[in-house]
Formats: sequence, structure tokens, C-alpha cells
Amino acid sequence: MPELPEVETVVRQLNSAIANLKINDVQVYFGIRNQPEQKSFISTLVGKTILKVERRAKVIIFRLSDDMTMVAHLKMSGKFFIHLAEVKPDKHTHVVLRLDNDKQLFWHDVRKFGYLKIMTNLEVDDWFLNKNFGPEPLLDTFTPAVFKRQLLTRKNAKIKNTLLDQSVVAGVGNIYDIEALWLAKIHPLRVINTLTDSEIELLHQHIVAILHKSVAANGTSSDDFLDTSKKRGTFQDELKVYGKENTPCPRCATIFTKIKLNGRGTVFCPSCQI
DNA sequence: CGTACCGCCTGGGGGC
DNA sequence: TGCCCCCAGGCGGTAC
Repeated sequence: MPELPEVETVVRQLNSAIANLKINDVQVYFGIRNQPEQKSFISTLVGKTILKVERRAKVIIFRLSDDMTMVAHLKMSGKFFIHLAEVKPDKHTHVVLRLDNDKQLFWHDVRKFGYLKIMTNLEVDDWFLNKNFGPEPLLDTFTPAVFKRQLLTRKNAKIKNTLLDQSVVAGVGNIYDIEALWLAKIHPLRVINTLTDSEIELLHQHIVAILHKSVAANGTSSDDFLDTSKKRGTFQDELKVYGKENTPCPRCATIFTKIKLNGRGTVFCPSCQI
């Protein structure tokens, strides 16, 4: 489940591998979510140059020539692969871009939740405004005070749910949410209103630290995340809580509990997360 | 308005 | 071996 570190890993690789390459041909093997006009999808892309690749929240942004932009969301299982010209698509490859230098960019998505969408640069600005994404947690401007202000926009909600709200903080998903709460010793059901300033500061510190560490490890491949070369990240080796229900807490040896919160598996220590 | 929760989609794993 | 059911979850849409 790609979150900020996994998306950042993909964006860096895309940017170094395909920036400044021209799109010479486009094949679509499956209808693209949010982009029903398949003909215009293809005709808009062909002939454009990929100027650079960026990230905002968990969205991948391909800046194209002629003031156009393609955005992509990996959702659960979306992947970009960079292949040489002779590699053939498999049953889950939905789009292939043939690029300069005999490179191909594959859009691959088993569960089909992800999307690609093409807009003009004017449209994409509006699209992002409408998303109302919160602050980027890896920027210096994401201070404890900013974090507190963002949290207080949802003062009666549970902290576990609130960290997943992309308008509060951009880029946190279920894995880093669970891990950061354990590191900060905060129970996932705590209501925002009840958090002390020192708890908020501690949580802020752990969110920033874990995201940085995971980016350095090329993300978490506890499920099926792969980078653009089909390589796994390594941060799953450093997870303390996610996927470890019914095993002892490394801090206090109490057996981890698992509950479901808004349909998401939530593992925590019932003893030292208060 | 704030908050909670369904459903999209598929492969993998457990139970029998 | 095979069948069935459940699980994973980001987030848009919707209900309350």
C-alpha cells in the first residue's frame, strides 16, 4: 500500500530515468479510471515530452510539454515499471508509453483502484485546490505548531482516523499511522481534544522521523510494493507494529491487539499506548 | 458542518 | 486438489 515514502521512491526513480524523454507511442489495454476518453488520452500524450516528475501527497505528477500534466495515483496496487523496448506487457499492464532511448513506461495495477489523468496546467491547479491536501510532512514548514493546528480541525475525531485524512497531513497511510502512534505511545482511539501539547510534539517528531527513514530505505514492501525496477523496499524490516498482531510488544511484552477502525486493520499495544 | 463508513477490485491464504 | 470466504486498504461518495 504505497504511502508517502513509496510514492517518493517511485517519483525519484522516474525523474532520473525518464525526464526529458519524448512519448512516441501509447498503448492502452484497459479503460483508465477517471479518463474515459481513451482516444484523447492517447492523442494528447503522443509527441509530448516528460519534463519532470514530482509528488504532492500520494499523487505522482508528470509535467509535460505544451502546458499539460498527467497525474497518477497508485492507490493500493498501482505500479510504474521502466523496461527496455523488448519487454511485453502482462495481464495487469493497463498502459504502455513508448519513450525515446528504447525505454517503455508500464502502468501496472492488479486491483485497478489507481488512475491516470491528463489535464492542462490550469486544470491541474484547480484539481489540487479541490483536493485540499494538508501540509507535506517532510518540508521544514511542517512544524509542531502547524501539526497541532491541522489536528484541531478535527477535534472530536480519533487520532488514528485523523492521521489518514489527507487534508490534515498529506501522505500518511495506514502503516506509518500505526507505527507513529506506537512510537509516540498514543492509543489509536484517543480523541484529538484530549491530546496534550507534549503528545502532539512527540507524535509530530515520530511521523517526520519514520517517513524520512522509510524514504531512505526505498519504502516498505510488506505487501507487494515494488519500485520502477521491480525491486522491493526494505523498511518492512524496521516495522514494530504493522502486521504484528498477537505478538509481544517490543517495549513492554504485552501482546499486541488488533481492531478494525473505519474498515482498516489497526494494531496497537493495549498496555503502553495510552 | 463534522464524522463515520461503504464499496471499488483482485490475489492470496485459511478452513474444510 | 478445489472451493468458498475473508482479508488487504486509499479515498470518493454518501449517510447521519
